Amino acid sequence: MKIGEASDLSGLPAKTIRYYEDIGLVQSGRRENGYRDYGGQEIHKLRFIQRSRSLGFTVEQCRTLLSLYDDPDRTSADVRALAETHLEEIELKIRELAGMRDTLSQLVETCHGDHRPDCPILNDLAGDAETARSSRV
Amino acid sequence: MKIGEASDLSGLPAKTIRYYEDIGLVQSGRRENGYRDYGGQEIHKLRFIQRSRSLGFTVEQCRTLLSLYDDPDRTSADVRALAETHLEEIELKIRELAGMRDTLSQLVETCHGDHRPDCPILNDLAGDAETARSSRV
DNA sequence: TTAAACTTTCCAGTATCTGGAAGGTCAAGC
DNA sequence: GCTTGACCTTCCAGATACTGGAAAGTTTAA
Repeated sequence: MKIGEASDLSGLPAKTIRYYEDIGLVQSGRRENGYRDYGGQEIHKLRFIQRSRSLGFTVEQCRTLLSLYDDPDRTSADVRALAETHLEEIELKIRELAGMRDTLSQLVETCHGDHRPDCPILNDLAGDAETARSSRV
Repeated sequence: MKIGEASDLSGLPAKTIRYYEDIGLVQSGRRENGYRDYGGQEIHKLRFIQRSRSLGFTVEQCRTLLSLYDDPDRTSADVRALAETHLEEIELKIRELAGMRDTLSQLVETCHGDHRPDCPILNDLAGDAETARSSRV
């Protein structure tokens, strides 16, 4: 099948599929006219990558996951270690974002959001903790 | 003061300060020898940006925040709107990451992580929902 | 025959720095 | 006076993961 159908079946834009080929992630055959040609194997790989990416694995991690998948001598410990590392990164990221969210939502709450220029958000950003705090009362 | 001290006082790497100058975010004076020269105003701006970036605002949002800060005719509504937009983006990102975390932690839990190749994580990525599910019991 | 819908390659741009090379400046110590 | 080391300068390239667009070739349908 051509790249358009591969795109439909994998859920990946054609551009992205070509990009994955460029970086050596998923090869494809070629027809006589130069068009890429995909079969079940490739679609399976593409879907595997799509799913992995949707779970936040980096492209390089996808490469590793694919090679583990293809390796009959892999151990589930290897796979699990990779997933755990990634999970920890996600949890770290969530904590960082939650910190931002908490601070920001406090600031947004204390800001009147009216026509006047006085703004605790700007005061906080400016490091004017005192002004920011007093506005917060 | 020179860029090294500006870096210490602002918490930004010298490289980053130069970058911010490149993109027209914070200008600096120059000494006769060509070295950048910073005063209290610039340090204040750099700290403002550092704080804004630490709350996840993009560099372009920082540019807007700075111009609002410098504008005596701003309204707190404008600032608040920007912060709210950003807050919503953060909350969206958190929800996305939380979804990944939930799926991943389930997968990690069901994986034995031993020397054997059978792995529910890979089964899930491969779209083999049945195998993945049965391993999950 | 013609037009639409595909496909190809290649180049550039996004966001936010970061690393490194090659070289200039300055202050301290011998 | 000279060297050494810590600064500073500019400029170029790379990281991540695509995405947009141009120019051109191919196929399909009307």
